[in-house]
Amino acid sequence: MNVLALLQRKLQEALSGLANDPAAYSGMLKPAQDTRFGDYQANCAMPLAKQLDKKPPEIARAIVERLHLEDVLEPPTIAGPGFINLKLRDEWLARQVRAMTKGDRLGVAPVENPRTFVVDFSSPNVAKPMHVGHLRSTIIGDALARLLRFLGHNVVTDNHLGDWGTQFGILLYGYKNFLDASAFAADPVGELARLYVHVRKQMKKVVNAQGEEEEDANDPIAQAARAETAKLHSGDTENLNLWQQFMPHCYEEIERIYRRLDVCFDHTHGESFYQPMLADVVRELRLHNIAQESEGAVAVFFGEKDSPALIQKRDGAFTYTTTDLATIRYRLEQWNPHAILYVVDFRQGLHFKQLFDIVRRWGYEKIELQHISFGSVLGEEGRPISTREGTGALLDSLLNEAVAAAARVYEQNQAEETSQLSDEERRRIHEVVGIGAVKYADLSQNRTSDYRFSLKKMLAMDGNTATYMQYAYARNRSIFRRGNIEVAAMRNDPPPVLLTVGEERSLALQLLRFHNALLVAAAEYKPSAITGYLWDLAKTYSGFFQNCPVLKAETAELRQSRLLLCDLTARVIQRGLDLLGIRTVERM
RNA sequence: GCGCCCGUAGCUCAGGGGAUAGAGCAUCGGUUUCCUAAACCGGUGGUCGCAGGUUCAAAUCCUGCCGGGCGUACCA
Repeated sequence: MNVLALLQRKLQEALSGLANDPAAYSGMLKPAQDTRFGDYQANCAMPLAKQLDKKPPEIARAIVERLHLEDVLEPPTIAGPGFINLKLRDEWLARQVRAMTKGDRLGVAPVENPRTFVVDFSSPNVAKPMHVGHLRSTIIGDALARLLRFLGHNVVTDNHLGDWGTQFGILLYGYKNFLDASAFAADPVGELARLYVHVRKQMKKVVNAQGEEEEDANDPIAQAARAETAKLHSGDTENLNLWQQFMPHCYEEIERIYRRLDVCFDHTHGESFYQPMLADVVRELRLHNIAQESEGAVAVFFGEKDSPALIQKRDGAFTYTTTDLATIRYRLEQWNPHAILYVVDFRQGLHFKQLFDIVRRWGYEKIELQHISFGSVLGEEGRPISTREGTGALLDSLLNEAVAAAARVYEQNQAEETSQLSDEERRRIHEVVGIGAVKYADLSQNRTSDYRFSLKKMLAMDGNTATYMQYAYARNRSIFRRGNIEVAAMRNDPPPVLLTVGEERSLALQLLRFHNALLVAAAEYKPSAITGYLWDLAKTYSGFFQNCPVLKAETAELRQSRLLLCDLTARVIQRGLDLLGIRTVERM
């Protein structure tokens, strides 16, 4: 049940005789900002009164008279300059919450018109170890895919690995010139990482016009690395063999991380997969005069003042624009999606703007292309973390630290509930709590803001964190253990819900908002809408837990009712966290 | 130069036309015969970068300025 949508629909009906464009005003119905005003508020009377040259309270009264929701709402009140304050009837609220227990969708109906989404996320350069910079794309993309799927859409996840670009030229150059063969035999992934960083460091830096350091394109090593890339792309046997030798180790490394993060993909078509299609793309774009030769390269031009996008370099190598174009065509042919979502750092905004522009000119007009951009990862001091240096801030060690921090908190906790657990169970709890903390720290932040990487903040386990939700969940489950409650029976035959005190009512109201929170998160592609909702829910539940005895409730009916509210809360928390890719534990 | 983004409490950030601007952390104080204190309750803390404008109503929209980040032809 989506309460907000119901109220807005009814408001729109009520407005149909009053306003010319009711839809423009029905959106002005929102959850109340202050609970003293009620549960929801409609702010449309003021602008409408202005338009009709009437007094706002008069219009508000007219709206209220036409709003036929007597079974849903208490009589609405009009306050201040013309706010219409709405409060749900307790009986109605109780019935709706009870209805949520049926099935496993928690009142969230699948969308009426399912769409097909391709979600392109994570996409690391596999030539180097995964870095905290890869975290955002990976977990935001995974969360969006989970959410869209739950809402009933068709979702294809595709990890567009960087397995064919310049970074492999660097590896090839490093392998040929600086290889430590015994190190490679012992730890191929580690040696490849070392080579990558080593070669990068050899390259000269120049100071540009803005006085900043940047890489010198004329540096001999940079040129040599580019030449290795070009040879690989043109089918050089030696380079191709080396590449094939490197790849399994690269896969192994990223797979290990994905297993730990509980992230998986339907497809892993890296850049190399599209390599055979690239020459065709360039040929076609030239044929249609979308691309032209320019300064020895092949480029697509935009406005006078805008810089072009290269689809083939002077040395013959293709660029990631070319690969992305081939990828779009492949995805269209393969899955015929309504939309492709690219979960990528905002710094690639221009690339996607150009890419989408080229796709339109190429003739693909219907497909929705979205750059789901997110702020870049900054270091503790606020400067962007360089992914090129390759040192420090490795994803793997971050996860280890998070799990260790969770273990420390756990060991300090003297709770009777957890004192008897086996080592294996404890390790599992540390892992779930630690990884959850890292994921949540990222997901709870507004996607579009820059992300200041703070180990302390990421490992925080109080406040608005996954741990807080997991803890609320674990305490909740403990009630059912201690009471020997059969949840299945209760879910099949839910008892009536009684709202006798404010804490019960607030909890019921918050539970009913789950559906809308998911829709907002999906509409804006913002997982933070889910974390915000869960934080409110868990806080509301904590108030309930504190003040409302469940097993020792005054009457059997009240006990049943509260058990139902508890069970529903646990299920919503668990499902909400699940949509974020975060797990729960039964005790902690 | 041009383009995109950001400036809100000591710190990290929500809110992006609506009532007295919110939260977490930090700080100060209180709560455990009671289903997990990884919890709860309360206090302190704000010229919403600055200046104009639009509006019944601006932190929110528009313009300009100041400060910061990022991008801008052969990295991805």
